[in-house]
Amino acid sequence: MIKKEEILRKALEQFNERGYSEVGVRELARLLKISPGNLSYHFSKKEDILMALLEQFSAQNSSFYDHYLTLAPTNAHFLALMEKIFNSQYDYRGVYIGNQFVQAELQNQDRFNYQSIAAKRAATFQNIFRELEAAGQLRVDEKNIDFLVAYITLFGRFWISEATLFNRSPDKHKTIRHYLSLVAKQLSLFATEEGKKSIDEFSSSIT
Amino acid sequence: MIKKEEILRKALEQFNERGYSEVGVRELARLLKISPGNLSYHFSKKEDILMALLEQFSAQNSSFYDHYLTLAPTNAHFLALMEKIFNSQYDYRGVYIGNQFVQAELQNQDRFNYQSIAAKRAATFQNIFRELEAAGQLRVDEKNIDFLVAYITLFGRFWISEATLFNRSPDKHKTIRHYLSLVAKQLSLFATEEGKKSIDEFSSSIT
DNA sequence: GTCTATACAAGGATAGAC
DNA sequence: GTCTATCCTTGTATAGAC
Repeated sequence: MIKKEEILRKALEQFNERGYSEVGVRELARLLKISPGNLSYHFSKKEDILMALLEQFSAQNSSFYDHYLTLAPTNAHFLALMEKIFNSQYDYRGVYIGNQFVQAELQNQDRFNYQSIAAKRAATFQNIFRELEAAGQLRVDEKNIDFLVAYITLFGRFWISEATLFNRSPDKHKTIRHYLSLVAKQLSLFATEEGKKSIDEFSSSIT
Repeated sequence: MIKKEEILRKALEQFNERGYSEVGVRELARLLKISPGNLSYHFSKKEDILMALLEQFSAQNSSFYDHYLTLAPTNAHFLALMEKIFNSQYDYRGVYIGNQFVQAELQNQDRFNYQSIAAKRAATFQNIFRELEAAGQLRVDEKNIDFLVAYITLFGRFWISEATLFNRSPDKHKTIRHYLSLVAKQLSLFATEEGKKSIDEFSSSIT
């Protein structure tokens, strides 16, 4: 008996390597050594596989945010959060990017409606930056917070798209380090002296 | 006799409204009141339509850069350049975003190889920022220039993707104004007093 | 050169036997 | 739970009319 887990693992591997739209269900079934009909039995639509993987990705990310909230609000912890998210985005890049292709259909399913997800994420980042301000890590007014939220929302959503336009499987650690350093630099533009020390502390830990 | 221009116009309209992958060649032919075979005669592959539209888009953008280089290097002129580019990206959003979907195939055709295009664009922005520094508009060292180039490259490539994830046809002027204001803010973080005046000058001209 | 009609291949989806 | 056979849609290619 084939487990859903096996299908998802192989599907993610293929999506990452060749892109969601390039992977056919017949081919996926062949790689799994099962019939196309059997694959259909477990996931009646190709999109269902995408959804299941997005579910995994989403759950993992939620746990990262939850964990962050238990820590003291420092720039270093914030960057560590971003590092975890970036790693996760890299691991799920095939579905994360492919997500865009099927947004039209996903709009219906509120679970993955981009508008509601983006709104929640923006609110989360707004709170995070407010806390960092209160903790003396950032020197920002509300306008600056909105700017940083807009920055991190777009940047955090599309860095992996840019990275994989060059190369579908770029060096994971090198690529993440590069984009993390850009986030760190952006943050440092609004950091207090204390906050800058925290950023340096994080930066030296990843090099 | 149907002109290639008519096909491209209708195709762009459809790609913008419904997305590249959602528009079928048969349907496009029906909308143009011609047979699918006739469409094949003018553009033997669907991708050829995409390429022709990207060609138009690319030519238009080049003219914007060329024009900018004839002007005095000021932040206001730079932002005016970005405004033109943003307008163009919006108008071609269907192919601009769809571009990502077919990158795998486009990698072969050097004309639209993302790596070479991105490298050229990065070099262009690097020169622009260096000139703005020399003209006393920006206060930046080479590291800051690299940071700004990385920022404008990613932001300028993906703002339209973010905007259309919410709504395939968001209000053009409102959306562009929003994203331009983010660019202006980012630029102001590195601007001299003189440079800030130039940014304000531009900002007041678009509100 | 311009167009229609048609055939073919590939991929997603489904019905029904076992 | 697994398979085979089949259907439908979509991109693509081509024969042949005008």
